[in-house]
Amino acid sequence: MVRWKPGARERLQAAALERFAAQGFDGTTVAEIAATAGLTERTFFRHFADKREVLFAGQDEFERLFVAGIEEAGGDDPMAVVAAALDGATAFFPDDRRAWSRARQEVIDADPGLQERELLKLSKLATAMTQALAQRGIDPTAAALAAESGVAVFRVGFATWIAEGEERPLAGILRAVLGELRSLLA
Amino acid sequence: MVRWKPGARERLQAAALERFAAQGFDGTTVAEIAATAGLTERTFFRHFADKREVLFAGQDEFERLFVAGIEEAGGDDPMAVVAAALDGATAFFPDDRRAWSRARQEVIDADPGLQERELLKLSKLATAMTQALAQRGIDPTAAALAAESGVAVFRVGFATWIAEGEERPLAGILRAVLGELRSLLA
DNA sequence: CGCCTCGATGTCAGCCGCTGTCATCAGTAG
DNA sequence: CTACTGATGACAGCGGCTGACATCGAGGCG
Repeated sequence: MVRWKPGARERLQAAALERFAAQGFDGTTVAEIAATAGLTERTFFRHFADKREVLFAGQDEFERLFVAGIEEAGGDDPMAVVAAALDGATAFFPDDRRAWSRARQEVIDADPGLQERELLKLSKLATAMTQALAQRGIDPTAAALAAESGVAVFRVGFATWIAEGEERPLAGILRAVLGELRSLLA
Repeated sequence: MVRWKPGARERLQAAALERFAAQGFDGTTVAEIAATAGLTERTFFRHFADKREVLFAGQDEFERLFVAGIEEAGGDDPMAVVAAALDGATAFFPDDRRAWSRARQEVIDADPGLQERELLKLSKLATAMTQALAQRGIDPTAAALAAESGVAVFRVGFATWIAEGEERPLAGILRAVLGELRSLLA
C-alpha cells in the first residue's frame, strides 16, 4: 500500500490549467487547485515556487534545447547560429502539442501577471543565448542583438503557430519569419 | 490650513526608492513606505495599483512619446520610422537623469519581480508601437518585427547609457546600436 | 455667514499568497 | 527490529491587497 498517489506534481499542473481555464487565474485559489489534485496548499508550494510557476515548469528544458542548438551549430555568423538554434528548439513543440499550447496561451493572455512571468522566462532565454553566443567568441553587443532578435522571431512565429486556422509546422513558420526580419533590415 | 500636505504621490515614490535602495524591495513593507511618507498603507494603494508600480509610474508618458514619434515621422520604411521614434523618445532621458536612472535600475536588477514588471512595460510599448506602425499602413508582421527590434535597440542602448563610465548621451548611443543591428542582419 | 457637496485620506475587517516549523508515517537499509 | 528518509499534513503568522464606511478641510452657492 502506497501512502501517496504518485505524480503529485503532474496532477497539480493539470488541475491548475483546468481551473484557470474554467474560472480564470485570479478566480482560482491555490487551496482549490491543491484540493482538486487531492493535496494541500502547502504541498503545492513545495512543488512550485509560486502560483504562476505551475504553468511554466519545463521551460528550463526548453532553454537548454536552445543553448545546445547554439553550441552545436557551425559557422561564425551570429544570426546563422541563432537560426540553427531556432530550428532545433522546434522539437519542443511538435504539432500534436499545438492545441495544448493554445489552451495554455489563452489562460496566459487573459492575465497580466502570467504575461509578466512569460516575459521573464523569454528574457532569461535571451540572456542564456547571449552567453552561449559570447562563449563562441562573438562580440557581446552583437551576441545580445542576435539573441534578442532570435527571441523576437520565436515570439512572432509561435503566436502565428497557435493562431486559429494555422496548420504549418513551427519550424517552417520560424524560417519564414526570420526571412521577413532579414529583408526588413536589409 | 490644509488638511494634508500636497504631493502625496511624489512623496511615496521618493520614500519607496530610498527604502528599496537601503533595505531591498522584499525587505520593505508597503506600510513602511507609507509611514515614511507620512501616510497609511491604504493610501499607498490608492495611488499605485501594487507595490511594484510605485517604481514605474510615468512610463505611460514615455510610451506616448514613442507613439507620437512614430505618428510624426515621414517616410514608408518601417525601420526608418522606428529610428525616428527612438530619437524622439530620448527627450525623456536627459543626461541629468542618468544618475537617478542608474539608482532605479539597480533596485530593479536586484529583484525578479521588478524585472517582470519592467518587461511587461516594454512589451506594452512594443505593442503600442506595432499598432502605431500598422496605422500607417505597414504590414502587421513587419510592424511587429520593427517594433520589437526598436525596443531591443532601446534596451541595449539604455543599458549602455547607464553603464559605469559611459558619458555619451542616449540619442547617440541608440543610433550606434541601431547601426550595429543593421550591419548584423545585412 | 451657513450649508452642502466633493475628494483625499484614515480606519478596520478580511481574503489570499506564501513561509517556517513541527508532526506523521510508508518505505527502505542495516 | 530499529533507525533513517522523504513526501506530505497541520498550523500559525506575515504581508500584499481590497471593500466598506467614516472623517473633515476646501470650495461653491444661497
